[in-house]
Formats: sequence, structure tokens, C-alpha cells
Amino acid sequence: MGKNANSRRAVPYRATQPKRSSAQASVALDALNGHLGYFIRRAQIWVFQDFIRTLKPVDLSPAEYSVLVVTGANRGLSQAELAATLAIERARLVRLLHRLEERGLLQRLPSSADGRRHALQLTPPGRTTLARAKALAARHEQGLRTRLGAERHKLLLAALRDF
Amino acid sequence: MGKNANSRRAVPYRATQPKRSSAQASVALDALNGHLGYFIRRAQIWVFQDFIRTLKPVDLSPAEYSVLVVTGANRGLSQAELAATLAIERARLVRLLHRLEERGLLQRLPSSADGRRHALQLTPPGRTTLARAKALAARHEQGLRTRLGAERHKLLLAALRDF
DNA sequence: TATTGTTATACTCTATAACTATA
DNA sequence: TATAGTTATAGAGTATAACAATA
Repeated sequence: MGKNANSRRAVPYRATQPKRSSAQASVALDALNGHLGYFIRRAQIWVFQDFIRTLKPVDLSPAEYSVLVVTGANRGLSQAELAATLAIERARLVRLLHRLEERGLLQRLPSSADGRRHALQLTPPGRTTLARAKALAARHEQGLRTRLGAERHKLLLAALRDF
Repeated sequence: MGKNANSRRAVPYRATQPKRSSAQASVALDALNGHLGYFIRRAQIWVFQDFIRTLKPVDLSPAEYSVLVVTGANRGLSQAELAATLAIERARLVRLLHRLEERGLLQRLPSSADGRRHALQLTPPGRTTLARAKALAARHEQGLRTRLGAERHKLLLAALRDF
């Protein structure tokens, strides 16, 4: 059953101060300057740390937030569909969902059509938490927009869309 | 001394096929559509998987590659400087360097000025491997450029630079 | 006191294999 | 036989704390 095995995070999701992310002027990056992957990684570190810090009041990781958002917008989704949508391993999703279920934010209902599937849906408290989380996430995004400039923010969203 | 403790990777760096990364049309992403972090993560997954696959002949992870590049371009760097430059934890860098040292690609020399520091430098085989790796990485980057279009590639590099 | 390299611990995340129950 | 959910395992990566040697 694995009912309450490893379900709850022992420690709340941590967020360190986004450290000064650009390299010191004195160290040459050489070939890294031409690699998109290098700058994407740095951007990811910065953005995720800021996101985690901003969402601390609701104690949701980026992955948990994305699960709540997509589940809230697609009633009765199966775990496999959710995993494929968010590029999260099905195996990992199991424990992630356990935690959200334990917190009373989400339910796994038996699928009427297919006995193997779970139909995922948010509970009323889940909806409330999601609404709070969305407001905080919007604040995070607004901070990003301010930092980057609205133009660049829009441009990045569009340019990264089809990866 | 921890000479050969946990130093070598048991399994070569894996790279799965970049799976179809955009979500199925039928599942609504809702609020995620407005979040840069979501698309940055997806881009990172894609780019890193492609990088790992392309560099398989030299068996170097993105982190190892970046360490070789920066060490090769900055003689006598300390571990702390390297860690800060690449946003890798000092503690993690220790084992990463052990592996590269064991493979004979890199040396930790005593710093003449400061007894606490190591002066990092590539060995001749390290330089050879780095040259091969750079050629492969350039091929990876060219693939990205083709996929995105030269304009968008350039634009992304510029836009992500100051994170 | 502070910093460098190091070890240790705990947790997240990725990748895989295998099992069960359903289909 | 295939798929959905699950468990388990191994490794990478992140975050912290603490320690010895050196500054």
C-alpha cells in the first residue's frame, strides 16, 4: 500500500538567495560563451530559486505547482498523461502525488472507464491553494518581467516555446 | 586521502532520446503558458540530452565539459574560483575533479602562493580530449542553430546572457 | 577569524527494471 | 501482449554542516 511511506517532505522546500550568477570578470568562459545550454542552465537556476522563494508561503516546488496547475485545468487526467505533459517520470510522479494527496490538495479517483487508471482532480482546498499559488507565481513572473524588460520577457517566452 | 573513493562513475553518462518535448495538444497547460521557468526547464532538458548524446564519444557530462573548458582557459585556477564561476558546489566539485584526475585529464598542483589552494591545470591528454570535446560540442551547437534558426539562436544567447 | 579543500548527510531528480492488476 | 500505477535501486545534482590545514 505504501500509504505513508516517504510521502511527506522532511524538510520544507529550500531556496537559497540567488547568488550572483554571472561569472567573475577575471575568469574566462572561453567556449562556453557560444553554448546556449550553459546560459539556459544559469537562467534555470536563477528563475527556479526565485520561484521557490516566492512560493514559500504555500510550500510548493516548481514541479508540484505545475502538477496542480495542469490537474486543475484538466479534470480526470491520468497519471501517465500528466507525466508525459510535464516531462516528469511516471515513477517520480507517484510520490509527488502522494504528498499532494496527503496534504489534502488532490485526489486519485478510480477511473470509471479503465480500471487501471486514476482520475486526478483537485480538492476544494487544493483549488484554494492553487489560487494562492497562482497569485504568488504571477508575482514571481512580474519580477522576472521587470528584471528582463517586458520586451525581452515576451521574446524569450516565444523563442523557447517550441523546444 | 580518499584517493579512489567514489571517484569513477560506475555507469557511463546516459542520454536518452530527447522525447517529444512539447505537451500533447489535448492537455491544457493553463497558467504554465505564461511562465518563463516552465519553458526554460523544457529547453534545458532538450539541450542537455542532445549535448550528452553528442559528447558520448568522449564520455563527458555537461558539467565535466564546462570544467575542462574553463580550466583549459584559466591556468592555475583554484577549486573555489572554478566552483563560483560555474555555479557548482565546492563540495560537489571535489568528486568531479577526482574523476577527471583519475582519467588523467587534469591535475591538482599545490599553489605556490597559498598553501590551502590547488592550482588546476589540464594534462596533455586533457588538452587533447578537450579539443575533441570542443569539436563535438560545436557540432551540437550547430544542430541547435539549425533547429532554432540562426537568428533565434543568436537572440537567445544574447537574451539569456545576464541571468 | 576566515578561507580552501574535504567529508558526510539528507534530500531531489533522472533513469531503469520489475512487479501487479487490469485491458 | 500491452498499459497504468507502483516499488526499488543506482546515480547525479543541490544544500548544509563540520573539520583540518592554512592564512
